[in-house]
Amino acid sequence: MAGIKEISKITGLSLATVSRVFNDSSLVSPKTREKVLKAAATIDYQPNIMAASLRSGKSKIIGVIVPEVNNYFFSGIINGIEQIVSDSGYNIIISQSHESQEKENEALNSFLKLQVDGILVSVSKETTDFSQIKKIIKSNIRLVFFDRIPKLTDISSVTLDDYKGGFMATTHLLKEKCKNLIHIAGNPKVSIFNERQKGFRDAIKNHAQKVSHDTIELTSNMEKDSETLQKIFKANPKIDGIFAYGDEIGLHVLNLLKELDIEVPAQVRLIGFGNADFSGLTQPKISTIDQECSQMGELAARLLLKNLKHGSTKAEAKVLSPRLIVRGSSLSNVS
Amino acid sequence: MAGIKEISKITGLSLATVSRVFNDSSLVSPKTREKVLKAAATIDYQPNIMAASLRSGKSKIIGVIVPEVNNYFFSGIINGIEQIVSDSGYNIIISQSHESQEKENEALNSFLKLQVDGILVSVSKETTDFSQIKKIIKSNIRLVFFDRIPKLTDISSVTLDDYKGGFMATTHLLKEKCKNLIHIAGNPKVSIFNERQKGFRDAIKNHAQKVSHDTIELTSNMEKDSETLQKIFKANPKIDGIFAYGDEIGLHVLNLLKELDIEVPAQVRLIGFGNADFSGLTQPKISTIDQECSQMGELAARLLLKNLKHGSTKAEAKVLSPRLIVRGSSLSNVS
DNA sequence: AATAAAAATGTAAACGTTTTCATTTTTATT
DNA sequence: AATAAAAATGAAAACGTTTACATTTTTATT
Repeated sequence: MAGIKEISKITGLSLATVSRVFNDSSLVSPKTREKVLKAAATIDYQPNIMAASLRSGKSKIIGVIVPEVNNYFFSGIINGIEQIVSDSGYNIIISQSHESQEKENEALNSFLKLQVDGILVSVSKETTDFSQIKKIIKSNIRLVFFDRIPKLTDISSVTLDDYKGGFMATTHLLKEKCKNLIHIAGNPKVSIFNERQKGFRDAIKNHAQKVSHDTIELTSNMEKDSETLQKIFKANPKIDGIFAYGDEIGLHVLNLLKELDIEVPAQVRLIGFGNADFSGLTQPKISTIDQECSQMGELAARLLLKNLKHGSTKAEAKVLSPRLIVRGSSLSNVS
Repeated sequence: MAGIKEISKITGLSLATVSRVFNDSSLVSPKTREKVLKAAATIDYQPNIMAASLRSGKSKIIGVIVPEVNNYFFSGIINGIEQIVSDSGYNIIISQSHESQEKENEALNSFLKLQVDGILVSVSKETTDFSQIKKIIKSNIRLVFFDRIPKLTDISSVTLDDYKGGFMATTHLLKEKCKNLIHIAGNPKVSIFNERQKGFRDAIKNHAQKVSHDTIELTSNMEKDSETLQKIFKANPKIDGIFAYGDEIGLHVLNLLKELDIEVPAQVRLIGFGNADFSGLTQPKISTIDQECSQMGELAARLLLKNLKHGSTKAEAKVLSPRLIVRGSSLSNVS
């Protein structure tokens, strides 16, 4: 009852003009505009997006898919997206994939049913089948990827230069006089983790002096990992530098080293990746690579909005630079 | 073009029967049902929620408002909600209030425009004006509050017994032979924090022996807080137990105490509140009160779905019990 | 086999907007 | 003042479903 019809009745204007007040605007005289807005206020009018969307084919909804919402990085991205999108009249709806291909596809399906205009997605670690995504690309729904992108051509994306991040982290350890490095690697099937690992290797190759290095994977099972680390340190007691592919695993390692009575940073320098919220709260604080998550979200949102506005499908790939954050865990000459 | 009409054409059935296949079901024969589903599959049919919602008045969308998504507690709640809602055919859309009344109202407005069927909300710390919320309650949109609830009568809610939690935490410290307690309190205008404080006081009152106690507020400004703590410890060097109203501030205190060379738990026992993800990763690990966030989300979602299904507006308030988690930071006889 | 009851299907209007095209009103030009 | 051009408004169809009501088909009962 509190629709455009009601306003039309009150003001004596046609549905068309009333509707125009809430849209085009340019075609309606200031006087009538005011009249309509006043009437709208009195009946507390809320436009029905469903109806508008049905008719116009534009839902003004943007879907966002992240692996996990409870994560410093992704929630930072979401905040960035919100910031840009909020004053453009779009609504955003957030879904989590929980790193599952199935849930990711479910979310995409939901988005289709909801007739979203655009989608922002960071693909799950598990995703290997991109058929669903390809289908969407072919449709007239705009799609922009961020951080974790699929191996497809002609896609719009905003990513971090993970290779550079890995390179920077490793170079920092080398500067701190580490001679025996290990890298705790993430699943190499996930491109960002693979890039970090490449950065690690190349930084060592690039280094003037010879340094030993190794790459291992931990499981996040405390007991097993503790054993693994112990073995490695026994096999090579000289290890003095660790680059962990993420801050979570970095904290994990920090705790394991404490259990093994190995001092950080005195004996071993440690650096993580991601600048998670807790990384500045540990003892010692964990050095890390910042990903400028908010900026990534903003860029992705801007890219999508641009595509939405111009109706273009032009693929555009932006790459952000990481930033080294030096804290206690990686300093050789710490007080 | 890939709508119900298309299916109707392919199968030769009427729009009504086709529509019924995707809804009522009971009124359609197995044969035709199969025929329709097969046709739907061939054209990759996705029902248009907008159209359905417009006609039926049910959007099958549930709006969720939390203060912050990057928070162990609230993201746990969201997961709980997702779990329950996912297989009921509802879509959920998440908004953050960022602890701002304005953003909260914006989110509520968005929800109205989107014609959500129901809303789950944990009100922001700043919210004092409930007029918007009252308006929604009067509408036919179902509303269920969780954790942070407004001071209104006849509302459905799921909360934690924060009083009990405060009581438990304090009693635990007393059992660990603390004689001089302080409580680091949250803003008492927020009822949950106030309840925790009441629990603190009553636990001390209830205790057989006399114990000194005090309540202070920190600012999260490291330098200022460090000064405040130092002053307090100077004024009363006997302080041996601290109950922090949250784990974040608890970790903050833990770090400050380390700076002041006050050993935890040897000299001071510390307990937090919330069972944040990092609370089990610090050194020492922080004892805390668990809030069963996933369960809270599940209950809130169930309550909402029940109201949605039965069309009832019956207010129902559920109160969950907290759970004490004892870790290193609060044990007097730790090895 | 005739009839009643139940089950399945069909018809057509409705949901609240947007938008094309047509019409009216205003403004500018001569 | 007459006309053309521009600006503002209006009429009505359309978007893709759902659903009340009507109709047809099937099943059960006698």
